[in-house]
Amino acid sequence: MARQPTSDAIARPGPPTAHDVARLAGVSQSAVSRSFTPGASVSEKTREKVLKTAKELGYRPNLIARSLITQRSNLIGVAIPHLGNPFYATLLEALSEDLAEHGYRAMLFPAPMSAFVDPLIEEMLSFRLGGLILVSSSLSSGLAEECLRIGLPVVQVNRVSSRGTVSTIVGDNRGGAAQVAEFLVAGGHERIAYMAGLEASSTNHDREEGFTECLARHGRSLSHRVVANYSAEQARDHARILLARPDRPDALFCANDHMAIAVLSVARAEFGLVPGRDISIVGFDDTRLSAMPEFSLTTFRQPVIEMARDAADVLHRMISAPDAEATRTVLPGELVIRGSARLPG
Amino acid sequence: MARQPTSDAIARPGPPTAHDVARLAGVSQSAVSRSFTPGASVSEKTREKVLKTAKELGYRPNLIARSLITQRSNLIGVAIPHLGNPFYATLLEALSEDLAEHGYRAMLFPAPMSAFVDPLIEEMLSFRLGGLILVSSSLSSGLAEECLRIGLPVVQVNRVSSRGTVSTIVGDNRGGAAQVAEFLVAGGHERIAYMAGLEASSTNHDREEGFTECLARHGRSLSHRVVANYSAEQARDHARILLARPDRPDALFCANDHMAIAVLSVARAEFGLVPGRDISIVGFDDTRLSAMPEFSLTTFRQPVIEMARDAADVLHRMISAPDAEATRTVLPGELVIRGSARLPG
DNA sequence: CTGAAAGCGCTAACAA
DNA sequence: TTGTTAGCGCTTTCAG
Repeated sequence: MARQPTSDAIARPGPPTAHDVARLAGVSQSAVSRSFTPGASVSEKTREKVLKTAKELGYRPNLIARSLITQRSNLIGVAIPHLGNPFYATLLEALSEDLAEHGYRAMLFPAPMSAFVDPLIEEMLSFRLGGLILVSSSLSSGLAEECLRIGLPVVQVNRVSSRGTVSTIVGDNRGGAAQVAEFLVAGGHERIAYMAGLEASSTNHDREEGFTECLARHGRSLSHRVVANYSAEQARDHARILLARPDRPDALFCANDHMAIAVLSVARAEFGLVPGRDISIVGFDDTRLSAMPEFSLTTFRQPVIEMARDAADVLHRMISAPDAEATRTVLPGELVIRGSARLPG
Repeated sequence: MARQPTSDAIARPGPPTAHDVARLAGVSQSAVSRSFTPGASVSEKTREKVLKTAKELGYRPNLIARSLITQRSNLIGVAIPHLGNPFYATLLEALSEDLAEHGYRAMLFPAPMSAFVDPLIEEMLSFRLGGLILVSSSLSSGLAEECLRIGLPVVQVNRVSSRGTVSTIVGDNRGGAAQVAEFLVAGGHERIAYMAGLEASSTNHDREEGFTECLARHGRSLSHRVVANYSAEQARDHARILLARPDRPDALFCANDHMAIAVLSVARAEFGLVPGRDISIVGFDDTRLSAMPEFSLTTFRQPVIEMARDAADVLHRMISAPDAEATRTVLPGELVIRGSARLPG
């Protein structure tokens, strides 16, 4: 591997630096830097010469060094829960593509869905990231303030926090859940149950509240309520118990599709129930699976793709305009009626 | 940008630096650095003092600056295709967790499954990443050599390349496919078809070869062959055509579960076929979906979790021992017999 | 064990 | 338009 220590271009290990290019091109090192900076002041001749020798040497600007001086990287930390839930898988994919379009890169932080992700963020901060996207998780108010203080833009997706210092993008959890309730009541169901997600989450809170409040407006209330923490496993377990009861619900609204599909599967395979006839099951999200004929899940669609795009856009805006206000976006969704729940009328 | 040359602890923007801590703790900046370096030579007293004031100030070492000098980051670039395929979603999740265990972080690069990912990698290289994990994609030989030259460890998962300069982790594609062929022949099928994935991929190549060679040993050959490029959509389209044929196959081996499930769904929903009775469908991977009663897909299991762990381990080893040889790992799998294919005998 | 000093590769004033 | 000069925040010799 040892290179010949020739006259000028001596062999150091590692990739070539701007200095190497400068020497070989007979210009100053700053000329090299400028040649790689979009709006910089360089003559076309110089830039060409530089770019040419850069290519010869295989030179690429060191982004680490760049962000050390510019005090910000184009790295965006993305905290996202369990990718086994297709909603998150889709969101992450869209997110990383949208970020890439703005010139950012996603740094992945697998995060539990639970309330706070402070320890994670602590680590993120050491990277001097350009921004943070928190999917279904929140910062403690302390950390949120620290982010604000050091000027680190944060956007939360699919979760709202009480503090107003971070931007949020959410679906219409409350309204969507109300539409589901409306639909279920109109369908003439007798015993309407709710399967909760993570109780500490704002999504669950809003969906449950929207659901039960609408029920209440019809003079109805929940026949059963179980908590499955957005986990498919727990959803299955609860389904086995719930469906075995003599007074089992004839309608079950699950706080997300991931659980709804697990429940639906158990209902059919283990209890011989026909969804949409013997029992109505409704989810929330409208993931890829839900549309398959095997599940044909009635659900409230969240516009994942738009949520991702909005998140990337908002973050980009915050990064570009450092003292912009935090924004709150609520994206509308729609009730998608399929076969898993009895129709009204 | 000009800062106020105030007395001592002036208010600068941005996070505190090692200097700030040093001044406040009454030690040198190097002492601060050492206090944060695991095996460094500092007295317990100094370290304590430093750590204490560091906490007060909310100081965290700047990893960007660190990796500028150490010439390597703990960032691992992960190129991975479509997360809509649960196999990849699971792999990515496991991967990022395993990497985290070694102290690395995953930088996400959404990559097409197609043969080469050179342009992507080009960009990765500017980040001076610590290593690269390529899932289902390859480097051109030119780039592979450049990585080798600059000492960047690369491991490919679920794909092998002709060049021996990068480490690879794959499942037993050939052997697995042969087992499927064996199983299908024993099941007494008349017209056995193959749905190919991406033709340029080594996985497809190996699976197809293993499958047809085993068939040949039994004096059999493919009745049909279609190419769906590992895409669920294309799989559906092909299924519609294939199943409408008068000489439609009575057995179809799909190069992965993602396609197999799409086919199965079409067969049942649109052609009224009962998988396992009217037609046998077999996949490859054994994703989470395949085990659901709705699909009950017979398939060859690839040990995703182990693949991820191995990839992280191998990469870690390569990073720690810079001149280690590239390794090739073939992980065994197993035929998982469920209901979607007729049983022998 | 500790501090001073020299950079890592780059950008950003500042002069020329 | 250019080159020169300082650093960005840190690690790492090198003296002491």
